[in-house]
Amino acid sequence: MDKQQILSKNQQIIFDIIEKAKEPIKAYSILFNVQKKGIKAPLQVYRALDKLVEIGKIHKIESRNSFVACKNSNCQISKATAFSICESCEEVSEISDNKLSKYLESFQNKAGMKFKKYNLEFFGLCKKCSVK
Amino acid sequence: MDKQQILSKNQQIIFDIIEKAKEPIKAYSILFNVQKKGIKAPLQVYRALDKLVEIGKIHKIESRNSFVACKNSNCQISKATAFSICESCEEVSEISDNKLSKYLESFQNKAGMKFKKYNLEFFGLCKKCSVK
DNA sequence: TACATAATGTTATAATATAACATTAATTAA
DNA sequence: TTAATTAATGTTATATTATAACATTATGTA
Repeated sequence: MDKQQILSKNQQIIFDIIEKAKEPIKAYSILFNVQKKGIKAPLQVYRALDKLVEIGKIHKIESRNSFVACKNSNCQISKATAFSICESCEEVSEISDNKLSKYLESFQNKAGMKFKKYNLEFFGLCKKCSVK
Repeated sequence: MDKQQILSKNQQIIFDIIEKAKEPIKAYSILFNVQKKGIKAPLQVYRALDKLVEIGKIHKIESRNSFVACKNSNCQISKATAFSICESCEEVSEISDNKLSKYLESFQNKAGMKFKKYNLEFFGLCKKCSVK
């Protein structure tokens, strides 16, 4: 059983938006969505985002500057993330492939660097878009 | 033998800066560096960067919004990039590991998406920083 | 309680990136 | 070798993404 993180007010509001979005969402789009709830400033959003990323509830899609909820049901693997990104429709999905993560977690490079974390982004065309 | 790309004036100027830098360099830092050479506007830099990324002469470190010259001597694998990033000193190096790239190139996810490209960023402490 | 740590609120501003339009250079096809 | 096409450049303005700095309030812990 993993430690259930209790979110603060702003963190919860912002997490809910991201989770409902079902697609990557950008910080300023989140800001727009939460203005009716009293969150007015970018920094309030970014602070919540930072925390949510830190505890693994959401991930940042670096190549898109956008955020998605973690789909690996409750697991805290914010340290090992992999995504597939459709370059046509921009659909993003989190990859959870045990072999892949094992392989990458154990990867050691020649410089002897010890890794704590990785992020992998695959690009291509999703099924729908590759038919078009 | 791979096709030798001839760079335009701006592309060459900007590529030279990045190659000399030996560490990731940001777009506006490049801009500052090339102002004496007549390149005055961000867009001039970004356009050259886009092209250089496209032809694989440089890569973008997405998590850092910075750019490095490709170290895989002349090869055009801008489609398959992997880096190790030290979270302390921010040293970045390009990983060229045949096994790793073969593994990732052949990776197929469950949704049957066909990948054309990937980018992998490992994070940790480099040798120097892990001693401190 | 009191001390420490985390979260919030707010204003201003920094850093990163692109839109839109005009012009010039290089390539290619007739 | 000209005309047509495509690639690159120049320029101004502006959009987008992200953080600094400082004051305050809430929460957790000794």
